[in-house]
Amino acid sequence: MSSSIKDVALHAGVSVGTVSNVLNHPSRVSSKTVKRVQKSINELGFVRNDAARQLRAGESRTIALLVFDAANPFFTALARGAEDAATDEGYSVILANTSESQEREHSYLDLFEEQRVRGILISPYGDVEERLSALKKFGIPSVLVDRVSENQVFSSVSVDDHAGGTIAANHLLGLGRTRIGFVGGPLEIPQVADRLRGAQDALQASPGATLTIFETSATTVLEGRTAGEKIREMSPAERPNALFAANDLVAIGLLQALVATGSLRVPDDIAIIGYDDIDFATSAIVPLTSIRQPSALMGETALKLLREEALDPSKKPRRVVFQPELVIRESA
Amino acid sequence: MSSSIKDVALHAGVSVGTVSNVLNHPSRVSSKTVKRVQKSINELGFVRNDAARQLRAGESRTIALLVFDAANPFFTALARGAEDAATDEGYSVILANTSESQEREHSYLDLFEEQRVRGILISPYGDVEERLSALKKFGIPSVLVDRVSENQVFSSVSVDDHAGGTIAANHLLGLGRTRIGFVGGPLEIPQVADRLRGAQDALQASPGATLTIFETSATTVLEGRTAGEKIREMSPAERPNALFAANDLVAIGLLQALVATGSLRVPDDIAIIGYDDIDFATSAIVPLTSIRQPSALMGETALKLLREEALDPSKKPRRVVFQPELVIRESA
DNA sequence: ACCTAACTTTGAAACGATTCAATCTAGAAT
DNA sequence: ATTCTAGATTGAATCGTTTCAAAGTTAGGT
Repeated sequence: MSSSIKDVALHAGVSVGTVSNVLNHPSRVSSKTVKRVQKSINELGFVRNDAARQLRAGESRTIALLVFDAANPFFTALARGAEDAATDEGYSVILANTSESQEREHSYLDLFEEQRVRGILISPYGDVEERLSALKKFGIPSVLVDRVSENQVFSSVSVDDHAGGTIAANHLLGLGRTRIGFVGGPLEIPQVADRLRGAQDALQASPGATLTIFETSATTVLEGRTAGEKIREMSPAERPNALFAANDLVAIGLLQALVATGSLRVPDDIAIIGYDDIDFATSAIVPLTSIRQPSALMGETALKLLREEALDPSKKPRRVVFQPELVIRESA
Repeated sequence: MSSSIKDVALHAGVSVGTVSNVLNHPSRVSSKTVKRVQKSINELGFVRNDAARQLRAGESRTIALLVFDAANPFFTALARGAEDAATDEGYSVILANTSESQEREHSYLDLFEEQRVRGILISPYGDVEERLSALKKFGIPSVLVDRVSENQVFSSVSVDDHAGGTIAANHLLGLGRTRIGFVGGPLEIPQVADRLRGAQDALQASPGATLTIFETSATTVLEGRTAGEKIREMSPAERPNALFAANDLVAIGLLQALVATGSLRVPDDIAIIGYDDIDFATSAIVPLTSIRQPSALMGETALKLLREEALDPSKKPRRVVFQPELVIRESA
C-alpha cells in the first residue's frame, strides 16, 4: 500500500543508504543522484515512515502540550505561541486536552511516554510533579506553564500576578479613585491571591485609599454579576468608586450588573479593571480596561526552555516570570 | 536509559515472545508467568516503545483532529466528544490547530501521514479534498466535520442549518411575533444562508408575518451591536418585535445595543434568539434563547464514522446530518 | 506406562528507517 | 603512469516490538 525506502532505492537504482542520505543529508550525495532519487520518491508517492525513523533515531520531533481546559482563550493563545516557535525549530506540537480530569491527564502522559515525545509542555491540573520527575529520569523533559514548580525541579513560565495587581491598583489610584474594591475568589487560588496582594501593596503607598474585598466562589461571569448586584445596592458614600476584578469574566459580570440596569455609569460613577485581556474584553458593553498576559510569548518561551532541556538534560531548571501589561480601554 | 522488552525478558527469565504476549495476549500466558513478568516490568519501569510497536504492527492507535480555530467553543466541545468516544474504543486523539493557515493545514497533514495515524477528523479550512483523497488511497481515512463533502467522497458530520432556521422562526412566531428580523452575514457563508432560508420557509406558512434581513459583514459581537443600534433607532411601528441572530455572538451584540441603554426591554419589546448555544449564552445580560448544535455528539459520531472506514476502507461514505435543538431561556 | 490434546513457551524473522565503516569513484598532483 | 585525496556510494547491523511455526510441557484417558 505504501512504499518504503527500499522500493525507492530499487526504482532509482541506488542503495537504501543513498536514499536515506538524500532524505537526511543531501549534501553528502551528488546532485545528480539527489535528483534521480527525488524523482523516484515522487513517482512512487513515498512518505517516510515516522515510526521506523523514530525507532532507529531514538528521538521524536514532536512536542506535546497538555492543558486542562483547551476552551480557555488564554491557553489557545499560548498554544499558538508554542506552535509558532516549534515550527521554527522543526518540531511539531500536538495538543491534548485533559478536560479537568486527573485520570485523563495521566493517561495522556502515558501515551506521550509510549510515544517518546521529545518533551512536554504542561499546565498541570492534578498533582503530577512526581510523575513528571519519573518522565524526566526516563529522558522526557517537561516545562510547567502558568504555574511554578514547587520544588524547583522543573523549568516554568508564568506571569508575575503580584505585579499585575499592583499595576491595576495604581492605575485606579492614578484616576483619582480612593475607594477600591477587589472582586474575585476563592482566595486560595494562587493566581487570585497574588493579584490581590499586589493591589494591597500598591494601596500601602496611598494613605487615603481603602480596599474592600468582595470574595466570590469562582471567577465566572455569574459570580461577577452576583457581586455586582450587591455593590449596586450599597449607599453611594460607602460604595467603591473603582473595582479590580480578578479576571475579565468577573469584570464582565460586574458590567452586566452595574451598567445593564442603567443605574450606574462606567467609568464615571465606578471604574472597572479586569485581568487577562481576553478577546471578549474589547467588545464588552463598555470596552474593558484589563491587564494583559503575554500568552503567545509565554508559549514561545516555554518551548524554548523545553528545547534547552531536551538538548542538555543536566541543565538547571529555569524559572521565567513575565511582567503583565496594562491595556487601557474605556472602563477605567 | 529506558529498558526494552528484552531487558524485561532477561529479568523475568522468560523469552521476549512471552513478554510480548503478556502485554498483548495475556490469556495465552499462564497466570504465574504473567505475574512474574508484570513484576519485572514494574521493577524495571518498562514502558512499551510505541514506535517499534507501530512499525511492526503497521497501524497506530491515534487519531488526529485538525481544526482551523481551536479557540472556538464549538470545536472544543466537539473535540471533547471525539475524545470521549476514542477513549472507549482504545484510541487516543491528538489535536492540531491550523490557526486559519492553509500552509499549516498542509504541514500537519504531512505530519499525520508520516506518523501513519489511524485516521483524521478534519474541519477543513483550505481546499484539501484532493489531499485527503491521496491520504485515503494511502490508507488513512478522514471524516469531514461541520462541512459536507462536495463530491461525496468522504463521510461527514454536520448540522441541518435549514431546520435550525425553521425552528428559530417558528418559536418566534409561536410567541405571537410577526415582524421578524434576521441579523447575520455575510450571506455567502453556507451556514448563515441555510439558517436564513430555513427561517424564510417557516414564514411562508404564516401569512401575516414579515421577515427583514439585516446583513452584517461578519458574525461577531461588534457587528451585532452595530446592527442593533440601527434597529434601536427605527420607529416602533416599523421595528421588528423579534430578532433571529445568525449566531450567539451576534445575538450578544444585539443585546448590548438594545438592553444596555435601557431603551428597550428583551423579550417584552423585542425578542431575541441566537444560534450555537455557546457557554456564554447562559450568562448574557438577558440569558439567551438559542439553537443548540450537538457538538459533543457530533465529535462522537465523527469518530465512529472514522472507525468504520478504518475497519473497512471500501465502505461507502456516510453523511450524517444532525437536527438542532431549541433551548429556551429568557430572551425569547 | 503410553498416547493425545490442550496449553505454554520459545526464538528467529520481519517491520522501515538510519548509521557508519568499508569500498568505490574521479580527478589532481606528482 | 602512478599515487593520493576527497567525495560518493554501498550494505550490513541496528533500533524494539510483534508474530507465528515449532518445540516443550502438562494432565487426562486408556
